[in-house]
Amino acid sequence: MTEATAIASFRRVSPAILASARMAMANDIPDTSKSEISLLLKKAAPILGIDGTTYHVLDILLGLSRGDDWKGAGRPIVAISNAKLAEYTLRSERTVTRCLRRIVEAGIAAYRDSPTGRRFVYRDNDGMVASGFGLDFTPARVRLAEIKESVDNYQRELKASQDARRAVTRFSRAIIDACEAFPEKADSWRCAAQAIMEMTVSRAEQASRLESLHSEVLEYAESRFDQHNMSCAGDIGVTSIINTTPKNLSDSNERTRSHERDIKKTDDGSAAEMAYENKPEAAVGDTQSRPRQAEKTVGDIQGAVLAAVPVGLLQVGCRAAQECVSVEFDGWSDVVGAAEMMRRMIGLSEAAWADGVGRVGRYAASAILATVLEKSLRDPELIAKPGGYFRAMVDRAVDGSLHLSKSLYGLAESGMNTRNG
DNA sequence: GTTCTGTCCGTGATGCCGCC
DNA sequence: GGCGGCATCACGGACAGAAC
Repeated sequence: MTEATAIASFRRVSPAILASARMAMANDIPDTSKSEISLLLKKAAPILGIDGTTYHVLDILLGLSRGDDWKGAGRPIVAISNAKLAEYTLRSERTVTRCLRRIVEAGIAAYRDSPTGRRFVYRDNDGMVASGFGLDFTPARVRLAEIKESVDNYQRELKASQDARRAVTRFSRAIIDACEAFPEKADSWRCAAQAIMEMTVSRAEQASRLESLHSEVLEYAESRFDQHNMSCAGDIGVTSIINTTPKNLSDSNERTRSHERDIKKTDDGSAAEMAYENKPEAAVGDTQSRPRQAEKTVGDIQGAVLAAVPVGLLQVGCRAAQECVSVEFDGWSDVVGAAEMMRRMIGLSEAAWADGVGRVGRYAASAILATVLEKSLRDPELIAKPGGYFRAMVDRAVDGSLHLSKSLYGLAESGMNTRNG
C-alpha cells in the first residue's frame, strides 16, 4: 500500500515533519509486533527526547493501534481526537497537540491528515485500513532496526558510564586508605588523585588514570612489604602491611566500603538496614556531630522504607520495569544503577530526583522509582503524573506513612495472576 | 532562567439544518 | 439547489503562570 501522506494546509510543516511524512510513504517495511514496537519505543523514549506527557500520549496511541497493522502491508494508523487524548492524559487539548507534534518530529509517526484534519479510519471486510486519517506509525516500522541499534548503544553507554563511575569511587577509596597506611606518600598520592578528579576528561578516562595510580600504590605497598619482611625475618607475629586498609580495617570499612557490595551479600530484609547511606557512627566530637545527625535522619528514613523490602521483592514485583530498562534487579546496585534510566522513563526531572535522594536516600529513592515505573507501565491511566506520584511517595516516606512492601507485594501478586491468567 | 502547561483568540474546512 | 448560519474539529500564535 503506497499512499501519499497528506499534511493539512493549516499545519506548520517543519523539516522533521516532512521527513516523517516521507518515511510513512516507504514500501517494504519490516514486520514487527505491537508489543515489540511498544517496548522498543518506550526504551527509545529518552533517546528520542520523549518524556512526561508526550510519553503518556505515545503510550496511549500505541495501545490503540491494532496488532495486525504492524505486519505485512498494514499501516498502524491511530485515529483518536485531541479531546479524548486530553481526557485520558488529564491535560489540555493544546498540550496534546504539542505532544503529537513532538512524537511526529521525533520521527516515529507521521501526520496523515484528512482535508479537515479530522481523524478516522475505515476498514474493509478483512480488517485492513481502506482509508485512514490520523497518526501513522509507519515511520517507527521503517526505523525499527535503527531504533534497536540506538537503544543498544544507549544502554551500553549508560552501563559504561555507570561502571566508570563505580571504578572511580572504588579506586579513590583504595587510594585514600593507602594514604592512611603510608603517610609518607599520602600527600603525593592525594595530589595526584585530586589532579585526576579535577581533569576535564571523561569518567572512563578518570577511571583509567586512577587505576594506573592505584597500580603504583600497590607496587609501593608490595615493595614496602618486601622490605618489612626482610627486616623482620624470623620475627613471630608480624602483621603484613600489604593490605591498603590495615590496622583499622573495620573502621575504614565502616567509612568507605561499597554499600552495593555489602547489600549484595544478603537478600533478606536485613539488607535494607545495611543499605543506609549514612550509617550512624559513634560520636566523634562536637564539630562533626551536627552534620552526622542530619545524615542519620536520612538513614533512618531509608531504613524505615526498606526495612521490609528485600531486593528479591523488587525483582518479583517490578518485572515490567526491569524489562523496560533491560536490567535484572539481582542486587541493590542494579536497582540504583537503573535509577537514571527509570527517572527518564517516568519523566522525572533531575532536580526532583536529587531532592528525593536527599530526603530518603539513594536506595529508598531508587526502590520508590522502580515501583512508580512499574505502576505506570502496568496502568498508565492510573498514574497521570508519575513524577508527582514519586514526589508524593517520597513525602509519605518522610512522614513515615509509606509502606512500600505492601505495594510491592500487591504488584508481585497481580503480576503472577496476570502471567497465570 | 528555562521549560511546560493552560487559556484565549483567530483561521480553515466540512457537515448539518433551516430558509428562500 | 443555493445560500447563510452554526457547530465541530484541528491547528498555530501569543501570553501568563507554575514547576523545575
